[in-house]
Amino acid sequence: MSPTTDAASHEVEAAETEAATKNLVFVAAERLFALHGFQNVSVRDITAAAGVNLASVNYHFGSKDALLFDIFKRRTAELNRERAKMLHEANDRHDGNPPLREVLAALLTPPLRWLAPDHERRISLQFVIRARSEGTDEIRTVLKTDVSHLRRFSDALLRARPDLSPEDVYWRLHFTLGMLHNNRFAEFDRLNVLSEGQTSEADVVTLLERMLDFAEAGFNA
Amino acid sequence: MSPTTDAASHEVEAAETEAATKNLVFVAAERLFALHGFQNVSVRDITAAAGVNLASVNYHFGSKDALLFDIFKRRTAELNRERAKMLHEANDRHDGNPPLREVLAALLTPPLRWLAPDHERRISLQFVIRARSEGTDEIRTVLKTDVSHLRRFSDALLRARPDLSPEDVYWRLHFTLGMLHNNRFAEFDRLNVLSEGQTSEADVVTLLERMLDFAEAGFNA
DNA sequence: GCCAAATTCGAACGGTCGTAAGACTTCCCC
DNA sequence: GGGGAAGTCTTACGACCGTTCGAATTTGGC
Repeated sequence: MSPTTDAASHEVEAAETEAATKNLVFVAAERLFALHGFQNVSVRDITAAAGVNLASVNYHFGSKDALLFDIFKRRTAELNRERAKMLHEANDRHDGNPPLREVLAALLTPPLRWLAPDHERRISLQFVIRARSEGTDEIRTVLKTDVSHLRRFSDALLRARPDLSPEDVYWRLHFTLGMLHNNRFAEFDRLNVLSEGQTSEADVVTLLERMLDFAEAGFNA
Repeated sequence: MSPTTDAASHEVEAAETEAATKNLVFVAAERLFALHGFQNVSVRDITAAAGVNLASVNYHFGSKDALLFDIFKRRTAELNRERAKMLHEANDRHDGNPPLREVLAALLTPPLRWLAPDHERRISLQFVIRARSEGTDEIRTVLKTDVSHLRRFSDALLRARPDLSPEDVYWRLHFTLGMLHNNRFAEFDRLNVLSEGQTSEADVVTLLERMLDFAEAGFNA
């Protein structure tokens, strides 16, 4: 019945499409969670927006909570992968001791890239930021427990500025992430206002450089 | 029936206690909202914790939403009053042109003071931070509309650093507030961990100075 | 073209929610 | 001390929630 059923008849596409319904639910839920928050979006909202049956969420994901956690895990992994890649490249360029600004760039560039108006991950970044603070206890536990990703950055920052104490690095890294995570919807709107209605890629690049200037100076204080 | 009924028989206390039940609801709701979020706390949770009747919320505040907005308005006004007072004093000390660090201190010191472990407004700060991002549409509208308070600070910052463009000041102020608003519960916990279980007043002072160092350097970039 | 597995569907269950209505009690002023 | 306002209480309404179940349908291998 679905308009894409005929195209999905190729069995080789299974790895990508992998249950069209499951993907429709995933995408619709991510969007609605990002726009309105986890508690303000019902399973009925999600399935209605996705154009699928009400029971699909529980059939494919187990529960509403598990769906949220699934989206969060995937998007966080994607984001951290891009960050690790940039950090790795910076390490390669500088014999394992990249300068401060390049470490910070590896941390901030991927999420800022996602923020670009035509980027397909724009809504995903808003979802991740929102899920970080409004998510379930399970998400909060993961955020507190799994700090291995952040440790790579704090190590690199400590190598770039060996005169700083680990406590200094920890807090300044925390401040830098605060600058980033505060970019909620109201701020996206302000980005739009500043650009007179249309946020361009250039604006995002400018914002990234503003953040890098501020954070780099903060670390060098 | 209430244990405080006999003491409340003095009519002169009315200005302070002003309907004991209303106050019990206010305090209990603020605490529960701060700890668990607006959507995760029901009217029944609030009235049970306050030891009052279920209908008290709607009788004294009109609705659950109005209760949240009431708490938010009062606490925000208190916070902004303390900030304005510090900024005013800094103006007096420096003939209307206080140095950058004193302006930033007027912005950050009040909330950091509230963060002290034995401060009676500790839970209020957590409430305000949470309500800012998880609150109702009405709260978000007020945050976007009523920027008069922030404008006083951006003006003072612009006077302290006249070489910066208004856009620079706007974004760097935004970054500074991000550093502050990111102090959610997970970070309070980390504060405790760093202090081996007991956050002292000194830790809060140290944190304030860390933030001031970072933000001041960021503005001077 | 058939059978079993996978998926989708309609419907409903048990629960919790915010809010309101009405009876009842307490308080205060004349 | 009587009466009216203010506050408290019980109760329940109507709506929405996440989840489940069994039937209907589709899919994929032989």
